Amino acid sequence: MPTRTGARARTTYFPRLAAERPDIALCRASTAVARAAEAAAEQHGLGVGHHLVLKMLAAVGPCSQQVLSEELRIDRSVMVGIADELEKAGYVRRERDAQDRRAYAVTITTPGRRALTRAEKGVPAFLDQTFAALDPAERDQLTALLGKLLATDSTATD
Amino acid sequence: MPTRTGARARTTYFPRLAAERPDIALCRASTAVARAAEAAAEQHGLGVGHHLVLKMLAAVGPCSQQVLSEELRIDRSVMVGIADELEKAGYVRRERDAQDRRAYAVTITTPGRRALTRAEKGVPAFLDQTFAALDPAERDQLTALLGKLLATDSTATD
DNA sequence: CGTCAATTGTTTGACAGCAGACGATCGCCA
DNA sequence: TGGCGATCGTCTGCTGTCAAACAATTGACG
Repeated sequence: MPTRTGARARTTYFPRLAAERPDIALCRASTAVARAAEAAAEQHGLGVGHHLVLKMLAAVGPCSQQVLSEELRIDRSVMVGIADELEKAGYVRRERDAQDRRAYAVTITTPGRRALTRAEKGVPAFLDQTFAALDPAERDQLTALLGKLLATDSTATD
Repeated sequence: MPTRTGARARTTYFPRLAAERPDIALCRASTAVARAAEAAAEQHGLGVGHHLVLKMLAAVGPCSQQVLSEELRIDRSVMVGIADELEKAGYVRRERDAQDRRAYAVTITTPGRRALTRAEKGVPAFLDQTFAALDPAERDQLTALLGKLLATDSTATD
């Protein structure tokens, strides 16, 4: 026992803490998950934010950056960079909205749809690996609980 | 209804996304929770990290910064600052470990215990408010699920 | 028509977090 | 004894995020 003498009692304090402070557990879990997600996403050349923007555009049609920000819970300032990069990659078009010339109408392009399809392909494997500790029923439970939590989160100030 | 014309159809896309991507739901929920926790914690002059360090010291006795880092999932670099501030506030003592002069033996002081007691007092109210969307049973479910997730997280590389 | 608050997209500055490198120290081994 | 890899605490630089300020535009109201 050269390294790690008895002093390093592997305190195992954390489980106790996690049980007592769901907020801490939530944050710690999310950082690990977020890191894994970003790594998995960038294998396709898209960050998580880019992926989500494409996904939402494909699902609901052209949007302003503002709507994208609010729905995806991504800051407006950050959305600027994401839109810039997506446009530069040719995955979206940015045109001024005719009805409201302040806003852009961000539209997904055909290459964008292809990139989205490619990125989506990796998602199930990533989820299976990241949530391997939970069986399908538990995963559904977690999703439902988080959904409840988010439905009343502080961003819903209106 | 001057503002918010009909064009803002309140897409309500997010719930669908959250149901499909538990990783995103986790991250979004955690940022909201983390912000609230930090705000609540700093009412007592302690950040969340400071609070956790005091809590762990009170629970398991003197520790090295390394052990504190690992158990609390706080980076070593960040722990330096936390320990500095706690020491300056008189809440912990930092002495060199006699057995291993590289490491500190961080010990909580009596003022530190008082500060901890004060900070702990606010926790139940904060949790009740932050997890108001969940009844006690659901809160326990969430805690259990997160515990499972964290037990096998990537930091457990050993 | 002119004014004014509100909204959209953007830029800027501040700040937290992390990776990497460093000196000091430890344990091990020749 | 001396050397060598590993560990602890620290510092530095980078990245990503957020708050605040800004110009352009809109809609409402006098």
